[in-house]
Amino acid sequence: MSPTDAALVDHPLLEGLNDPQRAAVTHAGAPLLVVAGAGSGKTRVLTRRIAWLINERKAHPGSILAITFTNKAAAEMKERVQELVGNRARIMWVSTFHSSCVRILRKEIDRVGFKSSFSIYDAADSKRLMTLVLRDLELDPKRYQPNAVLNWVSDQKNELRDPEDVTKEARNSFEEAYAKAYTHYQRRLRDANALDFDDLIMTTVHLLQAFPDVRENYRRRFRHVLVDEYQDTNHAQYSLIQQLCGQSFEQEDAAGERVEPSELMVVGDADQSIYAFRGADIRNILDFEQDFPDATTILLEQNYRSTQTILSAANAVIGNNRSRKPKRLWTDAGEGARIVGYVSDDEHDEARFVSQEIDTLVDDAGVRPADVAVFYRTNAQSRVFEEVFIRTGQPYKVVGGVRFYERKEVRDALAYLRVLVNTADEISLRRVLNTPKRGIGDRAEACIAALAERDRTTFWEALTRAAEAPGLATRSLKNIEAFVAIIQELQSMVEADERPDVILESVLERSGYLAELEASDDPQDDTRVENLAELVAVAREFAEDPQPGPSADPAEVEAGTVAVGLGDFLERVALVADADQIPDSPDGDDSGVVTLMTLHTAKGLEFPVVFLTGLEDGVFPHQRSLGDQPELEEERRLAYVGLTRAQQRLYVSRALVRSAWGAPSHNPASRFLDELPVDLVDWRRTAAEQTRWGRADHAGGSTRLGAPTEAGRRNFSSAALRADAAAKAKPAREIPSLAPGDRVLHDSFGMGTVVAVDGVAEKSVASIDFGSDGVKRLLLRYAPVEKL
DNA sequence: TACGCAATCTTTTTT
DNA sequence: AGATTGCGTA
Repeated sequence: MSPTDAALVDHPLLEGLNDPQRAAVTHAGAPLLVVAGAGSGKTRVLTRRIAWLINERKAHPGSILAITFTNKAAAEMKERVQELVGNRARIMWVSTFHSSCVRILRKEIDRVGFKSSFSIYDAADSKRLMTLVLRDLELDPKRYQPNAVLNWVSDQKNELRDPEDVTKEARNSFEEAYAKAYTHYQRRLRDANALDFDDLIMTTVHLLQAFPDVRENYRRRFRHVLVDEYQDTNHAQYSLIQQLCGQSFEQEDAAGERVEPSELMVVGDADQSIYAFRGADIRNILDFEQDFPDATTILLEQNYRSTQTILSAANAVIGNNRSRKPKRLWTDAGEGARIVGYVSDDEHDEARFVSQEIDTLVDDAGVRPADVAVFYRTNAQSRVFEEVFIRTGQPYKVVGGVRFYERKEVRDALAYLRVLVNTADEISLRRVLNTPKRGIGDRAEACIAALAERDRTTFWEALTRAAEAPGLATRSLKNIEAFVAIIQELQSMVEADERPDVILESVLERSGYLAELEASDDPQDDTRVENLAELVAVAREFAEDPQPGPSADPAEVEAGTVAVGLGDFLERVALVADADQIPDSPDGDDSGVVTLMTLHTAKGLEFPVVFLTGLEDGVFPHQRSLGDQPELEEERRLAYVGLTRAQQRLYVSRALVRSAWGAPSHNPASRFLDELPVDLVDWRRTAAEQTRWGRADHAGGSTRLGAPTEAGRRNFSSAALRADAAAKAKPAREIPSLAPGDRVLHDSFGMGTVVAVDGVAEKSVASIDFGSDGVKRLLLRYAPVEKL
């Protein structure tokens, strides 16, 4: 089927597509890789292709599996396909990897010894569990920190290595300890009838591998598999796709019959791979043609999003990555405005600039606040922007960060609900046992844990038989019995299939949680009450408007009997992503809201106006990447993602001084700024024009670089500026090699002692204690320090 | 058992 | 700087 075929040119599903896009939509047969540059219309290609499969190739909608990165993207794709082919598209599976796996697991997981009501543990639950495990194993908490072990465990799971594999391969006592922790962690997850995020994928793959009949069932069902953001898949996800499609596997079904491989299309852009840190393997996309020998590749290089100026900037930056296939985006949209650059005194000044610029754009350029996004490298950087926006009354929305579902009170409430569905969930159970305070202390908890251990039962079982626990105080026993009674009473509501919102309200009421908050005079607790009210509202909306969830059973959707039980609600809540909360309908109520988010969250989005902030070496690229080429390249891809989000206007900014960990640090310009072609950037303010400040008012006291007052903005001479000048005057200035304990002399801070040194060569950063001036983090390349 | 203070760590990025 | 955790005391 040639894309230039005259009969096809007029086909409505191909209308407005360029040649490669058409080829991708109509391609049939061999596995297809679509290399889709930023803004090249890949979502359009995906939706049109699905519609094409259904309308033209008569594929049954139920035979289509499309994997996206977020639930929001999934919902949008589904909606768009529905617009094209009508309601029967409803029964397609369009969801994230995690949601798809949950959907499969809820049906099949009993085969591997879990109950279908399993809990899904998020990062915080996992951390708590791992802390318990490490304590049980009596591992030195200094050397074995829960997060470090968990990261390692996550890596193993992403590589599909189970505890046995890892134990066998352990080469030293360190790895043995990790393997042991992994083993125990998995055992306790199983005891709790719980899976963590990575388990969702790994367990599904193992299940498909171990049970051919299950595998064949899904393989026969999904005749078309489409994967978006393929560059961000990890090994486990890669295996899942292979299991589901039967591609590149010489496998036979249970009856010895060959099942035709499903049609596979993956869409991705290696330049936008930004998740290597969580196991994404860029080789999945680079080696696609080798993995699938008869694969076809289609390149989409025409960009429909940005101005040529923005694209040229992005191309220039990404061009500095060495391990990369050449690709150049182009557009016929015209040059557009120049990029605006700004060097600020500090992060407050930077935020003020952004805020003022938004005002100007809104007043003079017909821009709506909703057209504007502010990006930063780390979540913590959102704070200053929030402060300024609150002060100026600019409505904003922070996407991600301290998420709603991570608030303590919300987690407490959800923990109650999880216990009701799955009493084996020990982490949740112990969380709520004495929340609110009901006189069940550590002592009592330990007695119950011992009883559970002794009788090899669950913690919950032990609680119900607390009378048998040795050494338990009568008072504690009474309190425990009261707690058990409340839980059982609430459980009967679940059994009676009460609505999630009704159950939640009862939980808050009967547990005394709400009463405790309302009695408190801590003003923070008022917001907590509001957040809980919000959670009840979410539950109510869920119960009343049964939109099929990401893992709802399509058959039920079709029958109009979408499940809205408590378990379904919990699942929906467990799998929401940051990006799912991005304000949609910018034409509606949200039109006045500026969006703030990390660069990672920004992937896949676009905005007419983008502010890329914190462009400083050590911030972006992040400190931890500075000494490492592959990591630095990932940071550069992140920069590329950020730049290519902008449609019309792009701003880049940095701060000369930024406070981190309470101490101010001077950061040099991000190398990514140097990589922007000079003629594309209109510098509104440069380092040379900076306000000068110095040590004049610092005598004796501790230094606070807050927002300088107008008066205070004069007659200072910046240590940073002088350092910069010094670096320029003598670029080959020797970098002092320092070690913790060394005494140094700093031009303005005086004598200090080196506390720590990070990074190598010209990237090395020293933390130096200057006594009353505090501990400073200084980039040795610039800092005027002398070793004594 | 509960509360208050000090020590400690935090900051990559996320499903 | 801010939050969380651990310790000691009431």
